[in-house]
Amino acid sequence: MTELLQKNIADHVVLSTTETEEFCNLFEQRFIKKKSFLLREGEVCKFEGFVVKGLFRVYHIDKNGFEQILYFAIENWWITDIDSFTTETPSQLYIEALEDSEVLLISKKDKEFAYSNLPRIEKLFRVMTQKTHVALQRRMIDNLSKTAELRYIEFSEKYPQLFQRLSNIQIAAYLGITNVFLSNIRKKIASKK
Amino acid sequence: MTELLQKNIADHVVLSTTETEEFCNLFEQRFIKKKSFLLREGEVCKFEGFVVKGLFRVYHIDKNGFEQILYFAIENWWITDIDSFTTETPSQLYIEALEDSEVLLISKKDKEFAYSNLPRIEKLFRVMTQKTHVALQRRMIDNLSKTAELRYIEFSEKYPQLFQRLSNIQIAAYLGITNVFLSNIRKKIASKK
DNA sequence: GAATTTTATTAAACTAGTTTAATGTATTGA
DNA sequence: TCAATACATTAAACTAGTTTAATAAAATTC
Repeated sequence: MTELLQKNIADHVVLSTTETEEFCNLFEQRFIKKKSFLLREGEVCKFEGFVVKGLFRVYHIDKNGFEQILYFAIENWWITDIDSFTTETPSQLYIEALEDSEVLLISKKDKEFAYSNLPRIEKLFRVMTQKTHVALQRRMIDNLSKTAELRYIEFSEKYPQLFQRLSNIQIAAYLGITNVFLSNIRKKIASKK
Repeated sequence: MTELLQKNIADHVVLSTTETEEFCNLFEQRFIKKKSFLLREGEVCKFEGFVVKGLFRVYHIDKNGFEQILYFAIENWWITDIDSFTTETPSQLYIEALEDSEVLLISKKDKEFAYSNLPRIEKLFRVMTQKTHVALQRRMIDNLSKTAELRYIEFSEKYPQLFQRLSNIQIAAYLGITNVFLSNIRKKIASKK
């Protein structure tokens, strides 16, 4: 049940078999149906999750009702609202399954337990947070410096697997443009070939 | 010399006096003149820094020669290229002093030493990275959902101290707009009052 | 399998932000 | 202290991206 999680951990830090097992035992398996929510705005995020199967989107709805997608998570990715989870304040985000999905969840209490009793777990999450942060910095620069057309092309090349599972509406919300404009971009690209 | 650093650490984690001292002793004091660089594109970032005095900007130059500012750092803020520092690969960023500045630097080797010998330092950097990441997530959402005018106003309200030390060119590069357009925004705001 | 909802496309008018270039004013530096 | 450089503003033509609305196709649901 936790094979994929174990492999994911091993990609970040070196843990003994016992440590890995003890940590993985803290997770609870959950099945989430397409269009169901793991988290809604206003709720405190009480978990950190690892996607075993399926696809999620983490997004915000602004005061004009537009959705901005912070990130997607497919198999082998982690999901949480790190802000709400760490500060125990109401979330401003939604986490929604875009496909029938399976996740492994760890509670705040069990994660604290791990931090105290399994010292290398602290390193695991430091390293993971660093990597996520680096990725977001790159995306920030891209959003500041590149046109939507280029961002679309690069997104399709960087995450081909994810790309073909997403509707254009979702991709547009991630790129920060309207789906109408994305349609224009797609037409333009198609006509070039 | 390290009073401000000690206070900053205490704001994030609980350390004993000895731990704090031992950690702070790993830092080296450096004075950086205005317009000098702590890091340039292509160099490997060999330090993590804490600003005691002055002002820095961390930015990227895209292939059209435009600068995107990732963040500013004044007194009591940390600076590094976390990507280059952790992976030991050439940086894509510049770190430049915008005022005569004083920083405390810790080398990669000494930071690794601290991680191994002062276990709570691992927590310190996990917590700090999390906070930085949350701030960047918020900025990402703002950039996707808000107009430049609103971002400008909110920036001035959120960081008034920093704001008045920056030229409009720097602010525009941070907001992701041209300084010409920023000038229009300023005119529009002024006429409203 | 018919009805409903969601998705993608197109068009046309619009707006936020860019580009280039000129001008005046502050700052900086030798 | 004077020349050079950096900064802020304005104008005008332009372009990237939005808005609204209509239509067709695809997917979902009962």
